[in-house]
Amino acid sequence: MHEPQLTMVSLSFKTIPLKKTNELAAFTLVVNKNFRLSSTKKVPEHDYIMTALSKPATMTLPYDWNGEMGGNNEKVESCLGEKHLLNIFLKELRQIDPDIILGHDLLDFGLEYILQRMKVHSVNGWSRLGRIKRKDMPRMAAQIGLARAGHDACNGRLVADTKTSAMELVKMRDYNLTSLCEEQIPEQLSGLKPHFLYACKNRKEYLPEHIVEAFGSSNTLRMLLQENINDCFRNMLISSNIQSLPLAVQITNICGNILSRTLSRGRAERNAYLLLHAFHKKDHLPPPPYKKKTVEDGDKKGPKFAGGMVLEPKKGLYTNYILLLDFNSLYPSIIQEYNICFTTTAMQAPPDLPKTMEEGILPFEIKKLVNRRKEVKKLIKNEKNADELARLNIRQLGLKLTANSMYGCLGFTASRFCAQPLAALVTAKGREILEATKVFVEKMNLEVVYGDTDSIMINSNSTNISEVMKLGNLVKKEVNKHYRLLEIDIDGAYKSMLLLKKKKYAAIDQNGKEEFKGLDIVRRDWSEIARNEGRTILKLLLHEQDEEEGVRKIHEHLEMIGTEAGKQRI
DNA sequence: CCCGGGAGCGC
DNA sequence: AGGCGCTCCCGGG
Repeated sequence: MHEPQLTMVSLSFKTIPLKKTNELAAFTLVVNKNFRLSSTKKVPEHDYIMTALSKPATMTLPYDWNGEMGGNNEKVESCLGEKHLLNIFLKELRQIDPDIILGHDLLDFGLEYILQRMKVHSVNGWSRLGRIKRKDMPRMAAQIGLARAGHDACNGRLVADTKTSAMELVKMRDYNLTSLCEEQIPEQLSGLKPHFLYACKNRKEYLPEHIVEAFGSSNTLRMLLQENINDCFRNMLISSNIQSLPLAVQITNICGNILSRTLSRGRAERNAYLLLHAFHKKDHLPPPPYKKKTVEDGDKKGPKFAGGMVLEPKKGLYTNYILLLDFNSLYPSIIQEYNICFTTTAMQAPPDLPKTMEEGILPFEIKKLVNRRKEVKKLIKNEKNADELARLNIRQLGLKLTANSMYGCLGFTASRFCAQPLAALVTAKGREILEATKVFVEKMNLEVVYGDTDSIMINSNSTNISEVMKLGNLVKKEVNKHYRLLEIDIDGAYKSMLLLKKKKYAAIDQNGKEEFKGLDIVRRDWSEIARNEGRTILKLLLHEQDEEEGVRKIHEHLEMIGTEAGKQRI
């Protein structure tokens, strides 16, 4: 299908404290008129940059400010005040007429903030933010972060928010722009100058007082504006690195929902669209919305049904190989294996397996997603072209994410297709399967040391990796005999492992890769030194095959730390 | 001392 | 604006 060329603008702005609020002080628009949503290109392109600056109410511009950025950057448009700046912003937007607005934290903050400032100044043309001429501003919530008026005002344009997208697609501690730059901008990218990439990756946070200070001289003001320009490029780099736009296109294509919603709203709505299409296609009425049994059921917080099973860990240090097996896509597979669906299963507690032989709509849809993914994976195997490969990978990911999110939405109270009895049935079968697998493996005279929801860890009592893999394949073959399409697979083998508690362990796998799960050292509520030292000690223990020697080395290291701390070197 | 509840993880 | 399970830690009684 021919894909249209779109106009994208990357937006970044700076504000200055003013009484109890902030006023808009400067903005930059980086414009790309040849943007394609599905493009997997990593190097951002742009046609031109536009920056505008206002004289804040409480400050003066530097006496020698000449509106020049120096170098080959464009001239800065200087405005008399915030209202003037806002009008220039709207004028530019009108000329550019972007299809896509890209930025960081636009959805929960940025757009709402700009709209708020326009309201303060009664800016007439505010509806130019979007593509519909409107008289009344959408009503804003008292609190920014809860409202959607800013986004609403941008009707007709896609809003791509690097914060929102990153929160969905990558696991990070913080999603502020500085952290995103650090973690989501690559070290190197052919086609980009290393020093520019380095500058983008290493963002300096401008606190409000720094912005105020920057207005003190032309040089510092230029630096501030340059950073604002760089923020635009940073968001372009982050966006193309996490591939949020091509993925959103794929997900929208898979679910048949609305693209702007894929970029802004939760997963439940996407799944609802997919299911509504499916029910319609089969000429079947969608199920009535799920009703809670009692009022208290709806109000009480906490779990509404039982989840996965966690096996009691056999705690200790293991220096033989621990075999790691897990079921592929356990919950989507259970839905298919047992034909669990709105159309086949009674909405009751305790839930009961369906008796009908007719395939339900939900398992049918999941099967389609899984099969389509298999097809794409086949294509990936034979594909040589890098661009096409990237495109197929995004497609494969979209299919996987959609299949895997079905269970979660069954349990979600606010979903149109909420069906907690079905979710409860899925997890019940999951617990049953894990328990049965444990019992079965133990009957093979093997020791199960741990397992969580869909995984099982087996003590191989061996230090020979090929023996271990052979054993793994045997277990896999035997377990899989019990199921029609449910499948367990070898996930790896831990060369050594320290198993402390449920969901807390450290290990080194057959390739030397370290895994730390749930321990204090992975938690952000512990100090950096505690995390680092904990890590060092675990590494000493896990890499040293002889336990006594490991313990001796740890004592030695702790002595050293104590001494250094005493000397106040740490 | 026992609780209930939140963080912040794991899956 | 997917789910629950499990430490931990804290404060109230």
